[in-house]
Amino acid sequence: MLSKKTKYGLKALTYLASLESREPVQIAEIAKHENISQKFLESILLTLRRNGFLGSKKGKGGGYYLIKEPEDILMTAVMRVLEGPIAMVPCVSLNFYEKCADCPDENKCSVNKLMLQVRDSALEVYRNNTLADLIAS
Amino acid sequence: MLSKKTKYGLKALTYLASLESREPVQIAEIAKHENISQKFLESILLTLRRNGFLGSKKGKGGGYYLIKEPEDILMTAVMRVLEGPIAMVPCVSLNFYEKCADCPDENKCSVNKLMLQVRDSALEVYRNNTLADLIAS
DNA sequence: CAATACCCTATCGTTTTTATAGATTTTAAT
DNA sequence: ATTAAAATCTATAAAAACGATAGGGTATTG
Repeated sequence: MLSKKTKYGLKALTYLASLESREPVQIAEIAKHENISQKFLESILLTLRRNGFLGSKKGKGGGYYLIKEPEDILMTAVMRVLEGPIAMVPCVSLNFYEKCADCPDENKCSVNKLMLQVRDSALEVYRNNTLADLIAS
Repeated sequence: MLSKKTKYGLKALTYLASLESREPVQIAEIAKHENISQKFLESILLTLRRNGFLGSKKGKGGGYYLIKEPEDILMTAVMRVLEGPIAMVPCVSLNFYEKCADCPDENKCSVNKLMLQVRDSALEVYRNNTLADLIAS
């Protein structure tokens, strides 16, 4: 299951990207427009800022804004930051690899063999989608 | 993340398929060979039996055995029974569809658009793999 | 009778989600 | 320059859902 954190983060990014201006947008406005709990969204936007997707401006007239062009924001990066590893099992993860404790030989493991294919197919999707692609109706 | 239920279920099925005979195999033997907690495996084998993948024989000399040929066991079916929906979001699920409460229009939803592609790519992998494919070294 | 599968329930731990409270920074207005 | 409002940031933790495990009883077969 996709976590709500990821779902809300994607929606927030999409909303910001859909606006013509790159002026700061208040959290309250994003939360209201996308039907998200404001406080929860607050922490999500923070991690997106910390990971270089968003900039923020404090004080009156402040808010969050995209720091890169939607065309340059790859879903692989967004998903890894919000959802974590793309692989369903650590033993097939590129960025978060871990050996299975129970498995004596990965090359002979049926789970490994299947999940490797699933990872590759998911990666191809994420690599072929930028934030801009998700907006185009 | 792949649940351990699914992981163990797949390993158990693989082990049974790898044996030449289709005689009943005791839970204890499967658990030991695959490093799985016997009690946990018990409940997993039960759901595999209830869903038509395994047969069981009670009493002395009893155990579980494959009810179909490995070539006829599709990963789509196995994954749906063990892991649940293949889609990461209910609004793109074929077998477990549910409308999002917060989303006014699915066709304009960026999450929907992305997860639809992910679902299709995963489905293609599962449709192209039978239990027999996972055994072939 | 003994071995084994089946079934029901309770518990523990982790993750996810939401909620609360307050501190800090920045801006705009006076 | 000062003040007050607006907004971000930080920290904590309660609530809920889920995963994994364990215990013990019942039924069936050889």
